[in-house]
Amino acid sequence: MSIRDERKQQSRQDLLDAALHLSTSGRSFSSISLREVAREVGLVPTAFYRHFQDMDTLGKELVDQVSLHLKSLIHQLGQSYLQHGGSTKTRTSIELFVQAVNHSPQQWQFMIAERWGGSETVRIAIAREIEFLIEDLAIDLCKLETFKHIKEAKDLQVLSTILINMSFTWAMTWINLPKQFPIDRLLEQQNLFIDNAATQVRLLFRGISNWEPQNA
Amino acid sequence: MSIRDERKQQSRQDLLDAALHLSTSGRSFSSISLREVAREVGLVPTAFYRHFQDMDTLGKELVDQVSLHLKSLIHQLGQSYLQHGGSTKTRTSIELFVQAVNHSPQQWQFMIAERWGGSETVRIAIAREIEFLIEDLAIDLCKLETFKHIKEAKDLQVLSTILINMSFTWAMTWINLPKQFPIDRLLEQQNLFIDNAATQVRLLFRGISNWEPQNA
DNA sequence: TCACTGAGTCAACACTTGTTCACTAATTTT
DNA sequence: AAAATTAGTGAACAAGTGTTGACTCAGTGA
Repeated sequence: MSIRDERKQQSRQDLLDAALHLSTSGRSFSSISLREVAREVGLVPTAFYRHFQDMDTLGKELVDQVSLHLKSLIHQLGQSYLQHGGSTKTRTSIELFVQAVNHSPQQWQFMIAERWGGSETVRIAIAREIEFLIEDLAIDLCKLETFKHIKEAKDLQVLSTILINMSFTWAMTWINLPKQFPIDRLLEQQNLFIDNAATQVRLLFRGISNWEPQNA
Repeated sequence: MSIRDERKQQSRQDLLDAALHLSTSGRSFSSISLREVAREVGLVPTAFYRHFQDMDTLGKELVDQVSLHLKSLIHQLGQSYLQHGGSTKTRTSIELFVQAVNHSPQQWQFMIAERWGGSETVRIAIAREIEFLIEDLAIDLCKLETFKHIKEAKDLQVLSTILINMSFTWAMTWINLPKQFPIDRLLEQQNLFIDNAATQVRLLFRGISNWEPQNA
């Protein structure tokens, strides 16, 4: 790649990063302006147009990047679960999950907040990506011993849907804990939350193991 | 109440309604302006200040009203379930739920979208109200036969949390169906969704009935 | 009846926004 | 070495924003 293309790619990525950063600092994507994003990376507003047609186009691209990141993260999570032969304690799994959230909080926050956010383009793009995420997870779940007795692919799809949706709520709740409690009560509250989430998973998996296929 | 106070109350409510309407027409609360809200009800921008200090104050008030509405709606839902002696089919329950969502889609949409939205004031207010919602539902659940064997109040709280969070996702998915599918495929997709949600509930309740209290 | 309160109006302000156009100057291509 | 390409600049635009202050005049209370 030529020097010029390299620099262009850099600026382009800077713009995407700035947009992600701005829309996860207590504001929403639809309320940040083209000029703000350009200013954040030290560019003049007009330079923005050399990279994206408008903010919606930038948003669509951002969704793609974030989705790719989260997809690999979730897959990785499933692998490390599989690696321990599915004998992993429920609490440990949740701890692994919040660790993954801690690793890239902005990506989670963007995906979840903008799922029902103010930009239609972004909403549609996210809906699409979440469907893929659910499909991917369903495929991963297939390989687990725990779910071998489930024959209908549809039932696995349902389970995958629940897990994705619940994990989104968990991620957001987790990310908001530091903003909700003072530092001296944070650790206590974080432990409380992990217990809570673990109970939710246990409840769900107890339903799975007593599952009989087909319902009228 | 005097004629003057009555008219003031009317304008005030009009502003709240306009804000709710605008922030559920494909945009978000944080991206609508004070002037837009005033314009929508046929008032000059400066008149806004006779009723609210700023948009955040309006937002906080809106959360209060919407929460009150949803609270009674959810309670009503629980009552009609209790009335049928808990023998109601799962699918019927979901149908009752989507009916409730259809009754006031904007209130659901506002609450759910702005939960992780761009206004911190609104976010905090909603978080508070959701906690109350969860508590209230937990109290209602206590009275149901199905959960009589659960001793720990904490476990009921967890179940209530799951139900509220899942129902929020259902509501939003349901509301978005008409925008996602053409009219001739809508009914089919709606039925598919209800089946899906019903399966989720069955899965959850199968977990409940096989629940043993206390976990290390 | 009459002074007074206060919801709504009007004009003006300083500022931010998206988008245009002609430009510079460094890199590529010929 | 000359010509062509193209990120990034700078000035200017029409339009929208929140907020101010002084105003009107219908409804209120003495």
